[in-house]
This record gives sequence, C-alpha cells and structure tokens, in this order.
Amino acid sequence: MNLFIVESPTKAKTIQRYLGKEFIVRATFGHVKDLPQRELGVDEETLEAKYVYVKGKKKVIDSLKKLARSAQVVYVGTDPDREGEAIAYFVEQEILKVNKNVRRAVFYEITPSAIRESIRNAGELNMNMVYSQFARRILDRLIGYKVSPHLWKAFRNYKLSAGRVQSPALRLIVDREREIESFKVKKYYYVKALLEKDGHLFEATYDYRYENPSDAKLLAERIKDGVCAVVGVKRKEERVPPPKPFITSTLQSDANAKLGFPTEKTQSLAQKLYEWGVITYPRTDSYRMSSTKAREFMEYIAQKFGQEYVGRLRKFKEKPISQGAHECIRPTGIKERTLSGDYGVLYRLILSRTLASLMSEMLLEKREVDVEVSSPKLKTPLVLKAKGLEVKFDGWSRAYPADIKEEKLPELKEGELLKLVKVFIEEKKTQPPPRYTEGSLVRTLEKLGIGRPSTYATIVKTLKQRGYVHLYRKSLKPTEVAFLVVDYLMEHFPVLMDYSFTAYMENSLDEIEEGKRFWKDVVREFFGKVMSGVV
DNA sequence: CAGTGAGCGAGCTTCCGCTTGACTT
Repeated sequence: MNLFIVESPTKAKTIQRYLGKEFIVRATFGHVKDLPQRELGVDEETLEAKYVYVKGKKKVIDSLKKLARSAQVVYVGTDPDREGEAIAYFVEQEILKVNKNVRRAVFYEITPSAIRESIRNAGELNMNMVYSQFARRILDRLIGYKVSPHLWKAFRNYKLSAGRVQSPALRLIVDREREIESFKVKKYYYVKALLEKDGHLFEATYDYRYENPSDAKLLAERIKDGVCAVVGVKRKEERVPPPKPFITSTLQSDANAKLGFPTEKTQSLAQKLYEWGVITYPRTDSYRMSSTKAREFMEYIAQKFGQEYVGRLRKFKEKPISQGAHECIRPTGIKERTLSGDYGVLYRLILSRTLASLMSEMLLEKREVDVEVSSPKLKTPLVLKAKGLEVKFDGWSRAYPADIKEEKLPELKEGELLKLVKVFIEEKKTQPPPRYTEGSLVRTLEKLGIGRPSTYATIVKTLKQRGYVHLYRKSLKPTEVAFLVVDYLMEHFPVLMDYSFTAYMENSLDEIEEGKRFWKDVVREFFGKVMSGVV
C-alpha cells in the first residue's frame, strides 16, 4: 500500500479512482503549518520563524501520519507552485517522523497518465522554491504586523490594518474617488441631422465638439434648410475574436457585472460546483484548456449551432507566475445539467463563456457615410458623418453576450439626395471615471499582479471589514478613514503603497527559486525598503 | 487641595495564501 497526498479532497477522490487499490489518496486541505496568529512569530534579527499547526490541521496530520506508518512509499503530490512546494515541505517534515520513504510527485494535469508519470519520476523537494515561499510568507507577516500598529497609534483605532496587498488595493479605490471628486463636468454639444431615405430614418453628425451651445445653434440654423447629398461611402469589415475562457479574476468580474453577484458569492457558488464535479478548479490564472475537452465542446458547438460556428482552441500567453496544474474555469463535460437557482445561473455563464471561447469570430461591417449639406447660408458645403455598424455573422456571440451595439443605416450610394427631416443639437457631458466595482477592482489587481486567485474575494472582504470601503450602488466607496489611512501610509510608507512593489518583490522571489539569492537577504532588503520610509 | 505628569501594566489588534467543512442563523 502507498500513500498519495494532495491539497484538495476533490482532487483526492479523482486521483483515487485513477490509482486504484494500491494507493490511498488523501488531502491536506491546504496549508498545514503557518506562523502563529497572535504573535509576530519571526525573530527580526535572525529571521528565525516559528511555525505552528494551522487550526484544525493537527488532526489531518495525525491521520496522514497514521496511514504513512504502514505505507510502502509516501508521495506528496501538492500543487507544483511555490505554495504547494511549501505545503509539501511541511507535510514531509511530519511524515519523515514515521516513514523515511517520502517522495515529491509533480504533475501538471489530472489525467491517469500524468499521475502515473509523476509517480515514476517522483523525487526530491525543490528547496529553493520552499525558500522563496518562506521569504514571501515572512515578508508579508513582517510588513503586516509591523506597519498595522502604526495605524492603531495614529488613529486610535484598533481595527485598522495595512499589508502588501490590501494597502495598494485601498489606494486604488481612494485615488479613484479623488479623481471623481475633483472632476469638473463639462457640457459639450454636437450638431446632428435626422435624415431620411425611402422612409428609413438615420442620424448624421457634424464632427466638431462645441463647447458653446450658441455656436452650435448658429451652425444648426445655417444648415437647417440645406440640401443633403451622399458624397462618400466607406465600408470596412471587422472581425471580433472570441473571448478567452474564464479564469478566477474574469469570472468574478463578469459574474459581478452581468449577474450582480458579489465576488464572495461567486467564489462560494463556484467552489460547490467544483466539489460536485461540475466545473474545473475555480482558483486559477491559467487560460489553458485540455485539447480533448476542447474537441468535445467543439463537437457540441457544431451540433447545436452549426459547423460554421466552430472556432479553434487558442493558446494564450500565460503569466510567468501561473505555473500551476490548473486549467481555465470550464464545465467538466457537456452533459445537460439541471442546477437550481444561482448555481444554475453561474453554471450557464461558465458554460456559455467556455463555448464562446471555442467559437468562430464575429464579423462586423462598419460603414462611414459622408453627407454633404449645401445651403446659401454656408460659404462652403459642410460634411456630416453617419456611422453604421452591422453584424454580418454573429459567431461566438450566439453563445455569449457581446458588448456591441448595432447602428443600422439604409443602403446609400454616392450622389444620392437625402431628405433633411430636422437639424438638432445633442447635449453631452464629460463623464468622471467610474468607481471600482468588486469585479473591476479584482481585474485591476490581477493586472498589477497584486494578490492571487485564492485571495481576490477575501481582499474585498477585508477592506469592508476594516471599515475602509462599503458598497454604494454596486460600487466600492471609500470611507473617511480610508482617505486618512491612505494619506498616512503614502507619507510614512511610500514603498508599500507603490503599485509595482509586488512585482519587484516577485522578481526577487524568482531569483530565490533559481538559486541566485539567499531568501533571508531578500526579506531584509524588501522589509528594509518598506520600513525606511518611517519618519 | 486640586490639578498635572511620570511610570507601570493590561488589553486592544494586525499580514497573505492554500484549502473546506463545521459551525450558527
């Protein structure tokens, strides 16, 4: 009998099926050891750290040890990334007390052959990767636990907190709010004509932005009795590629925008769908899709929509950090599912996005028509522009809503005369930038490399819990405290507030993984940088 | 005698990232 250990119990069940009776497959349920919560747990001089059992994990480890005692070989098959390697390290430390025959198994997809392969090639832990996790973890602890007390003192508010992720996130929200506050709304005006051809009405616009309504009125007055003729027709075809399949950030963002789900709700629904075996792993930053599954979906597309709707499986550039075993978020199969309520709603969003990602391009026809107005009141004729946008082939938008608005124009030929129904002025206002929604914040964080798929939802939650933000008309509005805290941190800890801090740090963590740097040096360098701003 | 200041000790509380059940409402 052999023991095979993974992180997730759902994965454990699947792998158990693949490996059969010779193996017992069990899960760690994530991290098993971590720094203690109530104290710093790190010696600031030596960077010696104290690791304790994560709440409830003593039991897990004990039962793994019990199974390990009577196992031939113990394989630690946690995720092939920085955090997974650290989990493997702590699990191995414990297992070694009862069984010396421990090996690290690494696999990048969950298929019978990949798992068998990982067992054949099982070897040693990658200690450099473990060290880079130590650096990441300890830096986050030092920053969080050393900076937060400054806020307690400064504001006599013991709920406040600061951190590598939450503080730049809060800055995004506060910066945006300031932009909105200082935004001056300006009105501007367009002169437009309503034209008619064979009973079809359409609009044409004079392409000049008037600051002053009386100037616009003046022009409108001059052309209102004019004669209109088509002087130019430009046609352009445009192809709109299908969207990428979902990853955590885009799922949260789209579910927020299209279904109105808060990020936390989306994550918990998706987690359940995953546990039921309905969708793939819901915490991922990879767009990868198994080619076997893609083929299965494409057959379904052909059958449901027709062959002309079938696109192709594309490869997308992955972020260097996304090295995990996980695919994109997609249904595990195309069996008809009857899922009730919000589970069904979210599932159908995921299904349709997955299908769309494998479908053909949308084909648009854009038309730009120049309409010349001549009038005795004008020195030279004036050209108005009418813009048309028509969907020639709907492609992927059959499955997933596209953000495209059609503008139909009648058939128009050069030289044709048009009836001028009326001339009018359209008043517009400059728009302040929008507040972040939960979804757009998550997408921005992802783009900046701040936070991880497993934490996006909790980042939003933390900001709310600390009293930094609240939901106002589905957007994140910062509180008075948030402004004060951001200003304080900008003044005293500017490095922490730099949006690229995480990226710089990530770079050095990579160097630890490559064996180029000693992890403690990296911790000292970055912690030093953060704290050096203190007055 | 009332108000002030120094000194001491208790108690407040925090990070990010990996995973779900075990709770309560």
